[in-house]
Amino acid sequence: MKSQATRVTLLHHGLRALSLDGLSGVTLGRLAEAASLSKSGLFAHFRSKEQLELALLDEAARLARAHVVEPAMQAPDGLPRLRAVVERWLGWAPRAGLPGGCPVAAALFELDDSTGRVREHVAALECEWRGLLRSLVASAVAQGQLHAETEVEQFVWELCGIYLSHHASARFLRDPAADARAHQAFDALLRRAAPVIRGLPQ
Amino acid sequence: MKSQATRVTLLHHGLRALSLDGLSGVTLGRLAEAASLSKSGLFAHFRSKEQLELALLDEAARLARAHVVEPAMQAPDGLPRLRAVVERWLGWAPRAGLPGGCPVAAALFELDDSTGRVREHVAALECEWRGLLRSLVASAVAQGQLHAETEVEQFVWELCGIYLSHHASARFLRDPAADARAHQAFDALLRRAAPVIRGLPQ
DNA sequence: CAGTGATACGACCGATCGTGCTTTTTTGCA
DNA sequence: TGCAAAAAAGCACGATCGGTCGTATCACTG
Repeated sequence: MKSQATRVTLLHHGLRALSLDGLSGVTLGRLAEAASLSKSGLFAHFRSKEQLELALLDEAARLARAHVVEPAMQAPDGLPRLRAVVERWLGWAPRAGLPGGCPVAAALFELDDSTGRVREHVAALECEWRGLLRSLVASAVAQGQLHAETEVEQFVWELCGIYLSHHASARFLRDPAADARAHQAFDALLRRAAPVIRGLPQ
Repeated sequence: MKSQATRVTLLHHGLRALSLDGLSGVTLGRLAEAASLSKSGLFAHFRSKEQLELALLDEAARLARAHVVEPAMQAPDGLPRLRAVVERWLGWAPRAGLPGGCPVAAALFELDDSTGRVREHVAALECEWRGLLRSLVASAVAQGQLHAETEVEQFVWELCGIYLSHHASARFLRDPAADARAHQAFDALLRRAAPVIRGLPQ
């Protein structure tokens, strides 16, 4: 099973390139060179550029699950778990060993007007991720840690905005305050959804 | 001044490509063909790919000013003007005749790990834009339409998150509720910064 | 009307793109 | 240890990339 090891190497270097340069930056020639392989040797593993891209996206998702979701799942269900996921979600890519940004976030803006399997795959990953966030928020609502009228979908939508703004300000603008801004925004979002105390409206 | 007309044509087609496929999607060959020009004829206008990209970014900024800022400036200074700008900012690209998304937003995620003049130019445009937003928010604060302790920078940061989330959900996910979500998020942001009534704290 | 500089052309450069083939090397097992 | 199968290399393809060349044509000015 030497093949498996090579595949791992390819995915590793491919993910680095994907993180740094986006999907259009992943090139068979460069990836082959980075992995010390010939282009045709690479082709033995992925029958096409498209299949390589799909595999890289899956690998990115796997990394995210391992570095964001799974460790956060040890927090108690409900609000603590939501907080834990958000905490690890923001800026997860560098912490997962990637030299660049979140490949999926970049793909959202790179493929917004494209068509084909790759776009659909990114869409599926994104929907799956938002579904996870929805379930976390819904749990916090169910446990009374967020108030019952919380609009879960809207909450998740705004949370994604915080993530994207954090990505832009941390990675592109290199604002050292990015983390603090994101936390402050998330806290405000939580406060809006805080359970009602003593029946105080709004 | 035939040259000027050709340049306008080039910028027009280039901006279409930029909006659809991002910076890496703008290609000298394709642009020349779209503008019914030879590659070398194109080179008479832009001495390099980089200069073309810079010119395209400037043109995008010009378009944004014309379609977003200038018309909104007719609204009264302060909160109404801020609202007018945000109203026209969200989804401005299609309304400005672009077939794709906002080129600057896409560039934020495409160039986050790059270097060079193009990246710096995008950064300058983005900083300029955020400066405009800051001044709008500050005006609303100065007029007492937002409360005095409003953290202007944080406000703008979260507003950018709303814009990015709107871009992702409207353009990539094609969620028809994107506009409504963005408006709801913006309203919540405004409510958080609403002037204090009757000395009610928080 | 002549002349000059801007504008655009077609051909072409080396490099690289994604993708096929065929051959060689390596691997894992009988 | 020998051998089939798998893995990688080698080579080549058509297309396209950004870019340069010399040349022709156009518009404007004197």
